[in-house]
Amino acid sequence: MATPDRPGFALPLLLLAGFRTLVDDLHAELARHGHPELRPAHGFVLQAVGPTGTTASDLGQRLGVSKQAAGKTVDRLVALGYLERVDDPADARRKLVRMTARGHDGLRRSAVVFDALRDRWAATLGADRVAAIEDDLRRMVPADVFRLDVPGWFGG
Amino acid sequence: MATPDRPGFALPLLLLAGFRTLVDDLHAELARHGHPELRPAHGFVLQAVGPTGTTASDLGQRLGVSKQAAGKTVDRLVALGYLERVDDPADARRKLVRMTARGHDGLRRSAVVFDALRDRWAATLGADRVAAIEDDLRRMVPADVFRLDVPGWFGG
DNA sequence: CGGTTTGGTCAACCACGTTGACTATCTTAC
DNA sequence: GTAAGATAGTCAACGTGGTTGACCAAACCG
Repeated sequence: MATPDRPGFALPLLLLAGFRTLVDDLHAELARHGHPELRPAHGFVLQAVGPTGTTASDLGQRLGVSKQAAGKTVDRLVALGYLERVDDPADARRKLVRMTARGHDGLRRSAVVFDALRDRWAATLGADRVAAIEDDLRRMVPADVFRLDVPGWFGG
Repeated sequence: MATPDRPGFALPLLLLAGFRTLVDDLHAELARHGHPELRPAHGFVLQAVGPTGTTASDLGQRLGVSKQAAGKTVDRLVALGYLERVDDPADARRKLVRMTARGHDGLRRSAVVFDALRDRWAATLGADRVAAIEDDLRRMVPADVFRLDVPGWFGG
């Protein structure tokens, strides 16, 4: 039961604060290693693009936003040098979105930092507690909120 | 240790997904009970205004945003009928921001729904696991990310 | 009284999202 | 083989939630 000393609103607040803490730490670290312009949303996009590349429409579907929104975000990441657009020789309508070398570097560094941050949490809380949080959250979030099996999540 | 089957990036993703799940459920429920226009950010603002009211500048400090941003959000909530601005008789510069009856209703319902959602999590995961998640997150988030002791957090 | 701090607002801008409209291309069906 | 429909991308207008800088009026303080 939620009680006055365990009010229900604290749970979402703490989940958000935990997320923000990890992401803020990530970007502080990325800024120190050559990626000061990378914003939180960009990591998700780079992950969703993946090592093989994709299209703006597909990207929108993976991220759960419109193709226009995905296209605009790609524009920004192209301007920053993380992505590039190339014509699809098999379909003149499509423009493949691919990661540049810089994009790969950012993604690889993000993965390294996230692993290190998780290790830090495990050192403080215990590896079992961190794993328990992950398992519990996986049980409570519906599958469609975030697909973790998107191609590219494990690539770097 | 973060491993290939426990990659570090999953933790922030799951924390965010957990937050979004709770907040999406809250707003689906609020929409069904007379508050369809209430957006996720609005709950935070109403909480920060609190039962006694405050000013735009103070609101900005509590929420960690500029006074201009706080002022604009207050504008929207005034337009929606959740807040009202009244002159401070003791200081002609200040304009007190206060909750309307509708604002109080929205905040009260939010608290009820969040309590119910937390109960649902406790029913699935066990009350001890939910409490453990809260305690663990409290240990990992720096105090300045979110102040939970802001006046009004427990008011309805 | 004059200088500084504080509260609020206006304006311009940015990031990120939306919907609607439109073109170009590919696919399908007849 | 062509007409009809689906799909990829873009443009424009707009909403929301943030930022800085400038500015005025009121309050505070030496």
